[in-house]
Amino acid sequence: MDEAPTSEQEANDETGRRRAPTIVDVANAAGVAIGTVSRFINGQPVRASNREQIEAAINRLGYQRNALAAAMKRDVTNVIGFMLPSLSEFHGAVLQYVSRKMRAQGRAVLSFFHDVDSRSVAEGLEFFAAQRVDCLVIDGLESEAARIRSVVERQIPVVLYDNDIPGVVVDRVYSNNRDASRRATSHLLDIGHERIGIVTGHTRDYTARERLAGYIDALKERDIQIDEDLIVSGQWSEQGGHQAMRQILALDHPPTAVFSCNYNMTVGSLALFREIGLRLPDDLSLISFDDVPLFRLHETGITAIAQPTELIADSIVGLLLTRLDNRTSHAPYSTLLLDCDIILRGSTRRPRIS
Amino acid sequence: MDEAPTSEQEANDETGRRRAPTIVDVANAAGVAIGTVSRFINGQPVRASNREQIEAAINRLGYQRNALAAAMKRDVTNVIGFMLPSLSEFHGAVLQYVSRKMRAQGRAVLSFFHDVDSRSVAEGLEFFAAQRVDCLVIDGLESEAARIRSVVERQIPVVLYDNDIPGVVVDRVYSNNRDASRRATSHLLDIGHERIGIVTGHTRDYTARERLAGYIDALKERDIQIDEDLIVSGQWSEQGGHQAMRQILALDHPPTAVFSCNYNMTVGSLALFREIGLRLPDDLSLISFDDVPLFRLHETGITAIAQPTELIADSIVGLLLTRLDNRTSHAPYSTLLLDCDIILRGSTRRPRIS
DNA sequence: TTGTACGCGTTATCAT
DNA sequence: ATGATAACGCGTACAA
Repeated sequence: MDEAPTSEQEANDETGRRRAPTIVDVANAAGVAIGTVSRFINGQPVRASNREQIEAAINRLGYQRNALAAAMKRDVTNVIGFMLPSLSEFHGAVLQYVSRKMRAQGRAVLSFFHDVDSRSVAEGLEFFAAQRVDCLVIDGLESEAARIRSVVERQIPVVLYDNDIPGVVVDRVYSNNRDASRRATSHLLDIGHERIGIVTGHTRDYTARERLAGYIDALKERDIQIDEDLIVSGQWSEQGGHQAMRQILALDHPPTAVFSCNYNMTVGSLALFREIGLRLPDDLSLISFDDVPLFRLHETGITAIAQPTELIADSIVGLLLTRLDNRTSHAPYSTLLLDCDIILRGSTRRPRIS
Repeated sequence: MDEAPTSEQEANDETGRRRAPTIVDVANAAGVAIGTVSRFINGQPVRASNREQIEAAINRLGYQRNALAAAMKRDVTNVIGFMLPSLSEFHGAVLQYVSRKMRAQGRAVLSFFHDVDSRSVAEGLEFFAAQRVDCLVIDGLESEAARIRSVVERQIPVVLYDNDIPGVVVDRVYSNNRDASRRATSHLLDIGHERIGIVTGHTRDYTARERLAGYIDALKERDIQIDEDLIVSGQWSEQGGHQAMRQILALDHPPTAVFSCNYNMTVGSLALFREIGLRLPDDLSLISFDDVPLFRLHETGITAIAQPTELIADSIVGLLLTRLDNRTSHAPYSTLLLDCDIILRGSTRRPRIS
């Protein structure tokens, strides 16, 4: 069964590294034209006898398609760029879902972690441009609107998620941060709380402003005066949340309940509670944005707002595929607002002294 | 300052999509040769006057380098493939670190989530081959040794991490699972426990076997008989951990301490404890592999083994860069075993009845 | 240092 | 259905 090495043997370059076989090699080995091999590879009909020859040659040579060459020719890479700040529970879930769903479509996801600064976002966009990604998913900085706009001008479909970038004409997928926050705050009001604090994120971020707006909505619905002392920024971070919560608890007239606007800040608050011996929900009611296993397994359980990560991913993929399969269409852009679930657990209870 | 549209204007194809400017366009606009532009882009010296012309032309045309064409020419994509099962806290951290460090080197990471089955691993390797990734990072299945070997034969550097695949000649980076598990178990013995249970992972996985081996090492060091009843698999999963722990607690002569071999299974156990009202550490001591915020903030705190994720990423990157910068060298392959920290918290205490 | 021309592997076009 | 051939954008000898 030994095949005598002929002209079709693998060539070695000067470094001793084997040159990968190409469709030309396959065509020669199979005794057919290059075009026939190309068409076989791309699933177009080929005469049965030729197909056998080609399949045999591919196996014998160990041929593997070069996606780069195909992409260059077709002007389509089947790669989508995904820019995000870090792999939190939320972003990780969305990235993974999007990645899996795209794979099922024969597409791949190239991810880029930006450092939440202008330079690294620019670097990421430049990188994606060089890689000729077909489209982009971005959780970006508002300050980068101009850069995103120049991407859009190049006819590259873009979907924004999580954080908004005003002034760019693209598709958007968000959790309904404002409504979820309103409902969460209303829950606290429903069970009898009247002074409610909030630990917010960076006000530069859309999500932070929306969550704060929802909190204010709920208070206004009941004609409750907004007390600025009860609104403290924790800068999205664990340490910031720790400090913000400390500041809120140190008020002359502290609240009986607090809404913490993300997971990290809640972790900071919980650490503080341990330090000072504050007990949930006896001493304070707490509700947090983002649901994680920690909250379910916490001794009392933390009431939390769960973002619909899989639905977000589905929506992102759906919007992108529509644009990609229909490049010429200028269908109107849409902004999807997806509802969150509020998971009631033990950290929210009616206040002791009402 | 208006530039009259000349031959250098952007061409539109039939779909109305602009063709991206190339170095040829830049060369024409700048009045220099193609080669000069290419050399400028790649940071080689160019006459000052030419450089100005080229920079101006690049800005005017909005030229962006085509990494695909360059990759095809150079046979180097500067993309590394990263194959992993899912985005757990551990894998997410490693992926993010590797990604950032590679970016600093001008390289990118293309990730692929396999479904822990043979078909999807094969699909991933095929995909990476088509994308011509320069090298591969894999947390793989042992069953896929043959496939990995054929990648190695193509001279593509591979680094294995987390889970071993015996019989392939590549670099490896692991936490010292066995020693960490031995030390964790020894800690329980030190504080007076004599009957210690273990909830293990899938025995098909290297990490599961190593962690079990460390547990056995510790018992043997003290001449304690291994009791098979105390060894139960939780299949790595939350539900499996729940069941395994239930089974262990239902023994006629249950242990006073349990070592849970990963995060998910520990979560399952904690859920069970809540259901049945078992209290840590009064009723049972618990130690877990993988340290996460949950364990720090748990009411009693969970003693845990922390894998050195950043060091793992550093090691992976270091090994890959060595191979990539030195393709011809056949330096011996290394297996790095990195020590874990054991973080003592409230879930481990000496047994009540000793 | 600069300009020219060829090749990388693939797809698409056009005749056959 | 197939075969021949021209691109795609870039890097790099080679000659100037």
